[in-house]
Amino acid sequence: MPELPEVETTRRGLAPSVERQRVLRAVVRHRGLRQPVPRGLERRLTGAQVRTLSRRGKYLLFDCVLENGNAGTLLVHLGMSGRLWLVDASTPPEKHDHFDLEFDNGCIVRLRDPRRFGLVLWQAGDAFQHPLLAAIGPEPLTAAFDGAVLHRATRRRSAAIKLVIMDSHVVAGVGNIYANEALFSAGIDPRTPAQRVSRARCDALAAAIKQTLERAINAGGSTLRDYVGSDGRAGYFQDQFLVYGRAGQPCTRCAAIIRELRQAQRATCYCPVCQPR
DNA sequence: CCGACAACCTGTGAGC
DNA sequence: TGCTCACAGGTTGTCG
Repeated sequence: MPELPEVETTRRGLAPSVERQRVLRAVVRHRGLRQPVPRGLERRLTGAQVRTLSRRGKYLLFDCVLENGNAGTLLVHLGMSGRLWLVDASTPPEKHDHFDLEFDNGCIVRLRDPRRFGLVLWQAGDAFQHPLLAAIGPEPLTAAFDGAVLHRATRRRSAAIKLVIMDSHVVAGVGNIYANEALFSAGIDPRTPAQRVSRARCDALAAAIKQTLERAINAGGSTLRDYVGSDGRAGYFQDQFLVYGRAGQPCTRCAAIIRELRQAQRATCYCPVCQPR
């Protein structure tokens, strides 16, 4: 489900209800996520105060001060099918509701994740010490990512450019949908070997990644199947997809028929005219 | 170092 | 209606 814009939409929706609030209790109903939910997490979080809710790539970071005064971070990743949203105490948990964070203001943050590719982890002290965060590439919406950075990161990569921009070590948070959309906007064939993308085209691609992600965030993310934001509302960026899921339909720019192929077992959609080899 | 591929898991929709 | 198969927003680990 969630790529960076959906995670950011979730963060913005949750932040006002959790920042500076105290955790009454945490409930784990299923520890079997991509990695096991740490033993003792419930006890550790009881009485903790959330200072801020931030985001790194597709990770949500609940920056906490524990009851014993120690600082640490609750890391939540939504995987493919995860969703984090606000419920009240009268909402009974359903089959795939694996984790709750209950606050003293009556709000409950609930994680639902049918496929269980998500993560709920704890990192004491500095969150960025966590190996999953330490190795992650630059944030695409900051000055840490631009055409020069992308150009440098792609020089020794013979793999297709689409696969390389989806590599979280190169740039954080670009998933399948937005990789497809950004390559279309930049006019680059997704199969192009990354090292053959020129500096000028890396500039265009980095700009397209930023613009695509920003526009999706402004639209509240994309709603596919059942994704909804933290307030239960659907995003609407899916109505603005230019290539993703549009195979067989005419290109919005040139009316050529959008094509689909597979790269690393993922669907790639592109316009053969706007994204020439 | 790099790339290809399987693996983790459930739900859904298409086709028969 | 019901079965089987392919596929879905992500990431990691293994192997060559």
